[in-house]
Amino acid sequence: MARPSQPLISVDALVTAALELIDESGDFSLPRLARRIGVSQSSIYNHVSGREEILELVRGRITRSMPLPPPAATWDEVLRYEIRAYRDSFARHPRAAPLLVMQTVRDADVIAFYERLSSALEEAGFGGAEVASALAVIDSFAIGAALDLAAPGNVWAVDPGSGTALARAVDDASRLADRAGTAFEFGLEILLDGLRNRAARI
Amino acid sequence: MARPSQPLISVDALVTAALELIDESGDFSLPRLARRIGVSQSSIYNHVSGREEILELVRGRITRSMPLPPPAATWDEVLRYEIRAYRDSFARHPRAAPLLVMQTVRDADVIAFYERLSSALEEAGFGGAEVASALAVIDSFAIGAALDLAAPGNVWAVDPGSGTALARAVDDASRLADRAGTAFEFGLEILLDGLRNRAARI
DNA sequence: ACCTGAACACCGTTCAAGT
DNA sequence: ACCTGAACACCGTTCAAGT
Repeated sequence: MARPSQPLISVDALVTAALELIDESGDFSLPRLARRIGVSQSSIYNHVSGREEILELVRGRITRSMPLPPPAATWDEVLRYEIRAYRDSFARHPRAAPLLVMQTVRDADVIAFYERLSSALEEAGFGGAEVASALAVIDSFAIGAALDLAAPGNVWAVDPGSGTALARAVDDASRLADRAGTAFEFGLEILLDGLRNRAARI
Repeated sequence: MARPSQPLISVDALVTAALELIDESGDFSLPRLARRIGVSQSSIYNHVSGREEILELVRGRITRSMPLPPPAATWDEVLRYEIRAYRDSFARHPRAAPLLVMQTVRDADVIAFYERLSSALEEAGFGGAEVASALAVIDSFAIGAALDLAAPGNVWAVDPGSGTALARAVDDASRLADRAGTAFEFGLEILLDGLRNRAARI
């Protein structure tokens, strides 16, 4: 074929196809991506530096259009709002979360999200290193909540009728309509409560 | 060669070699594993069902010999002790953490760890579904802390001198002797504080 | 029972050749 | 500038053939 007068690939189409593959199968590969767009594998490299950049663009797509907190919100309301919005974004594409863990965040919108968290934490009175610590905790929680959504049906290979505390917990939780959502809201309030307590002691 | 009178491979040696490869390079593959033991790639399947089982055995090896909390400890002391022991185990092999996320926990010792957490949470007065929620939060935090140890030098691609709250936090944290450890202890106390507050309201 | 080598169906990335 | 096909150096798993 050689060069067409109109490009066959756009970065946007690439990201859309990658996200579709991730939603369907939990992963994507360049051969399958190329097949879906109807193009040769190697031509992808004319638009993107490789797999890692595609993943980073997927991160951007997922978190795009996160709503901003209302301007009058207090620092803890800002945190609740932002963390929930972040988690909601990943709830729409849970299987993307595991792929994005351990990759440096480059997407400007996601950086802006962490910047808003940092500002709220400074407003709470936390000093620089504490802001970083709090950020790490929030990040763990947010990533964990996203991973939780993509988790295998049973996180633990535990015997249902074994009468242990873990079996009881797993069993009771399985009867909830939205197990992961319930756990997220429970954890969010605990986290905010702990942060408020700590801020009050500064 | 065919079958030797003494087996060339033991599961223990397999796990040791896999963990060495992970510590050195952040990952392992069956070809490299076989090369390290001096054996053919396919013979590994005589001892183990595949890559996933090896990873689960690595999880067991890492968390083996986690110390038990003192018998007289209160429920929150138990949680602090256990979560710290879990995190310390992964601190010795940080690069293993990303590989174990999203894989069902089958190792009996790790199941026992979560059982001890569940018991402590029941003792605190939490009901079944709440125990599961608290467990999910603790799990997120513990996994996040382990991932944090393996994280790339910069989690966020942020401009150092940009004067933003995020840049300040990253900068201040980079001056700490043990950034990840500081964040872990900060988060652990916040988490326990939040759980205590919640338990008191039951 | 336990090893080997060959085979299979995958990966991500590079590069010369085309227009 | 943008596409193609071939090539390279990897993966995990299976299986017939050996002793």
